[in-house]
Amino acid sequence: MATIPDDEEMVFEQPCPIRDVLDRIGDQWSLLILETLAPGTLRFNALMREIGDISKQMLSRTLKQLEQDGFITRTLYPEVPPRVEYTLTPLGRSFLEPMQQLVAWADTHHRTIVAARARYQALQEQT
Amino acid sequence: MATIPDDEEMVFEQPCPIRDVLDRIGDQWSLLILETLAPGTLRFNALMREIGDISKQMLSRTLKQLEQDGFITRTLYPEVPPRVEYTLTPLGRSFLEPMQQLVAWADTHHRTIVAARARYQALQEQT
DNA sequence: TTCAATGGTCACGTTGTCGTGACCATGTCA
DNA sequence: TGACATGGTCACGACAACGTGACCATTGAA
Repeated sequence: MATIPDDEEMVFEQPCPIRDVLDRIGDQWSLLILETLAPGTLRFNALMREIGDISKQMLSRTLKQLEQDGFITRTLYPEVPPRVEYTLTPLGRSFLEPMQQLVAWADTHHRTIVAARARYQALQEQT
Repeated sequence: MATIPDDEEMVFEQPCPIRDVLDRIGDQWSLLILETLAPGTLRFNALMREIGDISKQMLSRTLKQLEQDGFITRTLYPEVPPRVEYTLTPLGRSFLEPMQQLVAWADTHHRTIVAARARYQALQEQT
């Protein structure tokens, strides 16, 4: 405990839990990674292969964030070459439940949205 | 089996409905606007007052996107000064149902996430 | 000796998101 | 005449997200 932090800055907390959550899983890869891990534990390169078009950089960054927020655990086995396993925590697993509802909604209504966009665009071009 | 669709081309269209949906409502304001409209129709400036810290620019942009995707309707009354009303469509209303589940999850587990972040940060600083 | 495999990190540049402030048209009120 | 209210648009800049490619340490195999 070397220094005392400036607690005055802490006054500004998180005004909205859902915003905090959306900021994390609203990005490009988080949800995809969580769903890829749903069937079971995977190693780093296995995740890369499963997802296919993600770069090392983004996978590494996103996994770190998910671990930080407690959605997954990272286990390093100090073998050679190293083995690292990523697993959903109970928190991550519980998150996927409401999320699946949203995924189902998206599957059901996606056509409607695409149609709405087409109709809107057609109207704009009528100028 | 009259026509076989071009499955190869379909791959590049919408790879994932949920991604398409998250790209829209994962932004800063969309969800907040939808929830603000949930109790009923509001005018542009009324929305600004309700939300409080949104700029004209962002409100205008986000409303346009939501209208484009069919979540809300925009009705212009050519009076003076002009009156514009924004209302949730059935699609927008149906979207809020699974979304409320996610909001509830966020409310319930937000503390856990914040705690996980604090624990992670504490471990990092132990270096 | 050099290569491959694992699981990353770092520097860099590009793109996208977001906010600020200026500006616009119109008719009414003072 | 000028200000005000409504519902915007536009140009600009700051900042974050994202992707690319280079690099790193280790050890066993060729």
